[in-house]
Amino acid sequence: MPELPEVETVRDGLDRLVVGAVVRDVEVFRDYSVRRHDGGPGSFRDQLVGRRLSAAVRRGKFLWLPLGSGVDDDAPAAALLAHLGMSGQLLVRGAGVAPGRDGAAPDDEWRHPHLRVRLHLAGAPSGARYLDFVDQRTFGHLSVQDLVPDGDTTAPPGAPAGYGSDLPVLPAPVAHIARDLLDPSLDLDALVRRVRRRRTQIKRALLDQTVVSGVGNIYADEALWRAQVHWGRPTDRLPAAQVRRVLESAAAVMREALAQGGTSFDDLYVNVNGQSGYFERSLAVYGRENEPCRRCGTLVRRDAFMNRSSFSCPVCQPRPRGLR
DNA sequence: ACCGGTCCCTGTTAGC
DNA sequence: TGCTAACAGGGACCGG
Repeated sequence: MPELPEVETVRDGLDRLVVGAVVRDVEVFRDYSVRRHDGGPGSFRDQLVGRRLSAAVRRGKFLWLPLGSGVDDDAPAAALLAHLGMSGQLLVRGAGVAPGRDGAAPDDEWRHPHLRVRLHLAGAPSGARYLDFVDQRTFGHLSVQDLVPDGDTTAPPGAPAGYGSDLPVLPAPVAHIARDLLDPSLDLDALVRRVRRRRTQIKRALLDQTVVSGVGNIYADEALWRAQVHWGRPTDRLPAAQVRRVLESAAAVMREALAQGGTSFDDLYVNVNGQSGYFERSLAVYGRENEPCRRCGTLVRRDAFMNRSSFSCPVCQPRPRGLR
């Protein structure tokens, strides 16, 4: 499932392989994959054709490609916005990197069964010809969005709105998304205070993208295990040092995952080259119900939480009073 | 303004 | 074997 490290891996690949290319055509194979776009798929195509993909920027799990005119270098006023949801991939074809059926040798013409949108490119330095949006479970989506000023008041004035950009502007639907834990402009002290002002459980706060972005269910569980904090601890009664430890643990585990190219369980996630990440083998608790805790050997426990699963060590992460 | 619950979507797997 | 139900889960949205 793409969380921050996986999306950053994709952003980096797009930066190297497709930035500089001009969009020549757009094919939308499934309308539902173009969402929250004014005017629908037809307008989506019209707003992309002839535009230059001028950068690759990320905040949390959102990714966008600011659109240049294709003629001059005026500051972009719009961007192609992508969210990968839980199974989205952006695959570059034509640069000899994206694999064919069943992971076979690179095949520039192959259409993945879950291909939802294809951008036809020209002029990419890498030789990329297509940018394919592939998404099995269709929680991911693409749109073209206006770029608006960043409303974040805790960052220095003029700070870049996302990783990979120099500009303090971002797509309108991302304006309410908080900075992520690997953002150099993040104010960690302000974030610790913000979390402690909430009246909720620590894991809910970690997963709330308007508080801090980029953390999903997997890295939330890993961070809480590292910090030895139970997911159900109330934020307003958690000491600042513990909140800080949770956040620093999340940043550390995501940095390590990024260094390994992201996490993959079942090839739903692949990077822009179509290769899986290798971080799964490093997970301490996520998906390890009834397996020994890597710290103390106690069997890892799974709880239903927010309509999903939470994995924790019953000994290293003692539950708060009043929670079953 | 904040908070928690529900729904969107599809392929795989577990269970009867 | 064939069907159904559960499951994976980020974020928009809505009601309190």
